[in-house]
Amino acid sequence: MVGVSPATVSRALAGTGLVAEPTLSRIRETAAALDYRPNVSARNLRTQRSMAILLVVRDAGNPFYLEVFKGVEAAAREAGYSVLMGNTEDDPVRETEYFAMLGDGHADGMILMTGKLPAPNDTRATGDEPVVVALEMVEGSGYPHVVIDNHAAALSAVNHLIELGHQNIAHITGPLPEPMSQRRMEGYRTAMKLAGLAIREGFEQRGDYLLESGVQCCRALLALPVLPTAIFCANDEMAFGVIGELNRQGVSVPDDVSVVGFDDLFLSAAFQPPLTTVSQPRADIGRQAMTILLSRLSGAAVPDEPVVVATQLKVRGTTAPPKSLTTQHQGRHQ
Amino acid sequence: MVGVSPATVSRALAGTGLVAEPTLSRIRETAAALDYRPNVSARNLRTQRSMAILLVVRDAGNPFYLEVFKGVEAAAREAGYSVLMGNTEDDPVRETEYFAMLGDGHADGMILMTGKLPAPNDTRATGDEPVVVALEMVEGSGYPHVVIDNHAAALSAVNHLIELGHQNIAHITGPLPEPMSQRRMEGYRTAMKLAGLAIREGFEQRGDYLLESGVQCCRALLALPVLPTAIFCANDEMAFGVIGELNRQGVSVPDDVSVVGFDDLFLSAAFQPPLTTVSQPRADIGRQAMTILLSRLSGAAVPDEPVVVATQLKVRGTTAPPKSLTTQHQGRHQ
DNA sequence: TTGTATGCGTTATCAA
DNA sequence: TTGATAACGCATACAA
Repeated sequence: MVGVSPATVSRALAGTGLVAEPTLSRIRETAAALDYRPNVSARNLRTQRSMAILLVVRDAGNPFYLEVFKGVEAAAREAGYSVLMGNTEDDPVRETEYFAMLGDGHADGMILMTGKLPAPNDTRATGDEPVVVALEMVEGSGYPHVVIDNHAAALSAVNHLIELGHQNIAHITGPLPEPMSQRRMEGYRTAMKLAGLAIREGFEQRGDYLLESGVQCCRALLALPVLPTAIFCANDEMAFGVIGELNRQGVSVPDDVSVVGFDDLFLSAAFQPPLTTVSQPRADIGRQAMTILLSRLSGAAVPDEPVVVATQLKVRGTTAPPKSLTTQHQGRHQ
Repeated sequence: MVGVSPATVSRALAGTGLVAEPTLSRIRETAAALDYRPNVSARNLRTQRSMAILLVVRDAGNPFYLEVFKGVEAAAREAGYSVLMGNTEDDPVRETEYFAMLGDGHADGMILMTGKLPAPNDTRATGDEPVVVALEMVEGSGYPHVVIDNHAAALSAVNHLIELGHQNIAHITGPLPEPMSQRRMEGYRTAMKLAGLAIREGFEQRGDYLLESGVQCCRALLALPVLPTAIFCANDEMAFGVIGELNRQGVSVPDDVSVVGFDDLFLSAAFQPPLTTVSQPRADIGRQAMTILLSRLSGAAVPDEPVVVATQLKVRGTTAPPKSLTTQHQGRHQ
């Protein structure tokens, strides 16, 4: 040592302000010189905290989660936490595993972005763990939620199409038992109903958020007796599938058919034409979730109502008035 | 307890095979019943390992790294490791921070995907830390590397354009002091040289891997006296910028100008038209890096030559023969 | 095959 | 303002 007790060193380096000036700087200097850093495991054992949080997502390969991660990571860093990323691949076993990591000291808290809890039979989830759910809904769980208003967002997207003059508007849903897909579909239905528009047979196609299902649903739509002039997709990825298929079939976007997505993925604006879509403030969502988790960890109160963050409809190049309208319009003027 | 010493429990749960059968299952059962899990911090302190590795990337917002993460995570999980993701934002301070996390027990090893080491003056990097570098090159560092052959990949991309009949081929580079950008540029130059083609003034534009620089470089290219009929971009993101700008200027891809990218991003194949690009096996790269790191951690030998993983040119919709050729061709037949 | 005892490197309590 | 001391929960060397 430098002639001082370990306790004093600990206090000095922790910045408790309980160490007098001559010693303080001397300790700091020699710590820097020796490149000394307190051992994390020992500290964790002593303090009973790991200063790490777990971000559990459905599919780590989906860029969607990246921006959320960035928000989480930024807020975590500021508070001295590291972020462990967990990937469930929609596997309940994995979910249980990650949940268990809360109990064994791996992490102090968790941000859940999967819609499920571990199987109820062997669940460790009593509802009072330091868990925050982001974007998904774990019904009746008692955890704080950070959400977007999927219903309102879908409604505004469809309204945009209606305002452009579309009447035959189709919808490609997400996987359907899920609340998120359900809400978006209900938003679509509400918008149609409020506008007095009928949803024709086959205009609701069931997708699964993946590109290929966009392609399939688009084919089904094109086989219908009455074709839609606009398609609202429950996410961007399926919208890309739809647009690709439309192009292959010689249908022009947005001249023949308008397409709206949901998510505003990385590069969705760079698409040709740029995709009209609902943008979610993903980094904000991550940051909010982390902030709530931090309050929870510090023993403060957490909101018992879901925190709703605002979405924004980005009107870009894949939506236009329907052809019938533009034709009529041109007709009148010529 | 269940009438047995802590040591026996430890041995039983660790699966050392040193516990007799009647006791073994009894311990396991009661552990399961009590939902007991060994405390991670205590184990880490005792074993002097954290069973965590650190994946440090340049920009966690870039989907490019996601697939690498998946590969790393998969290999890590199999070996019982967790993955901590670090985000440097190209900030040397952060890089030093993450490097320090190796020393303080936060992580046992690190996979570096940034091209730099911490500033040499206060570096902890002596060259024998458990570090594996992936895709980037840290020259003279002594760390094992997992790389792709950027030179050969760029060469094959440009050769593809040459085989299509292009002669005026431009290149948009990455940020230029960096080895990766350098190699790709050299691949471009080699291909041109081998084909006896001249690189015209202004045909090498300097980008920075971001979308906007693709747009800017494209404008510069369009202002040239002789226009290129093909553009090889050092990554997909810039290629998207280029294609967008070409479209805005009324230049058709691939009819007027062919574009080739590099990376094969998520959804690059879903682009309209689908992007011709160099595909890197990102998950494999992550897995390889992690595998090497695991050998290193277990004391085994690591390759002292860079491990090269193969890339693949994905020929899709943004490349075609140059207009002059197709016109001549049509001319002959008409 | 099992139990006993020690120490991993901190932080926190208490006393000085 | 600082020092001595105990304890965090486990894994292991050694003894039984």
